[in-house]
Amino acid sequence: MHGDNEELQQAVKVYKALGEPTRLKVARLLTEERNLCCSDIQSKLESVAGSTLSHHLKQLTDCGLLNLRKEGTFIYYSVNRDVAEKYAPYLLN
Amino acid sequence: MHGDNEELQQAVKVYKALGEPTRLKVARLLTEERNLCCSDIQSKLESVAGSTLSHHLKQLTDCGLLNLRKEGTFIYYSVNRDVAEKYAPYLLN
DNA sequence: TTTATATTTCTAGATTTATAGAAATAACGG
DNA sequence: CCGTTATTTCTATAAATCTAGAAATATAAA
Repeated sequence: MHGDNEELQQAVKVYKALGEPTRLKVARLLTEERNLCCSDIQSKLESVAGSTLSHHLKQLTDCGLLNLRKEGTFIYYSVNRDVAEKYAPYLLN
Repeated sequence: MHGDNEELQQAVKVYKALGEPTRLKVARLLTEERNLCCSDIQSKLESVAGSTLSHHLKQLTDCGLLNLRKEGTFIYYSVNRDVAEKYAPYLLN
């Protein structure tokens, strides 16, 4: 089946995204508090460069785990609950 | 909290283990069919060296996702349902 | 004991990933 | 327009990961 394979590929992406400490922390942060922007997140973590965080957020967004909303120069992130529910409801606890 | 941090570390390990196509396939295989041994699994995948599969199985076992049972020279693997349920119930669908 | 089979460990090469500084882009306020 | 702030892209480097062949280990069977 085609759909099954695509789903498997998304699952791999989601789990790969979550299989890194900083990204998992970011995902957890965003389940507790919605609509944080990049610099909010950065200030809640210890010593992560903005460019590094940007890459992590891109990975979390590309796999569908995070939604973003642009507002001026800010980008607010929040967890896509459907995707989290499907692959890793652990995040929502 | 100490326990929370350990749990987070296990979560990272589990997701890292699942964030690779071959390992995710192995995990899915083992939810459908319990008690497959290394060579059974190898024959159900296309072209994976035994040594490679061994490393993948080690990762899946180390994070707690797989249980193993030795029987002679064979090692039978099965999914640890508690761990799967906690972090990635998607596997059990 | 010898042989065969199942699996792991060792080793090494190729690829991917994480990281951050610097430069670039985008949008706001004065 | 200019300066400031938020974020991304570019670039490079160091570290981790995937892969598989070869050798080693373990168990069973002849």
